[in-house]
Amino acid sequence: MGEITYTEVREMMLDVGANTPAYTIGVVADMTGLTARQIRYYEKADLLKPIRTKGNQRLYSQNDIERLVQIKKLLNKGLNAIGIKKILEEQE
DNA sequence: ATTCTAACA
DNA sequence: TGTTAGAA
Repeated sequence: MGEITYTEVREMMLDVGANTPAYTIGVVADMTGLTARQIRYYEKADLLKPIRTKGNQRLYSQNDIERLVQIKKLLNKGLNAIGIKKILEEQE
């Protein structure tokens, strides 16, 4: 009882959780199949809010990646940024 | 080499 | 959405 997993300990010690900012836009583009242009556009549409480094570069977490994949799916179903925003808000 | 913003023959 | 120029 009260057991915590090795993964949880590692996440606490190394700060590598699903919400940890870790990927640059180039990596995210490869992972999601979206273009950097689109990824930046969805941020402006308030669908995503990646943190910025001191050099102003965007850093995305694993959760952000999943969110973007969701967005891509909804886009293929014909929804626009506004409709997607509503759906994403409901899932929070 | 990458990413950022702003802008459009 | 793509692409590009100029800066970081």
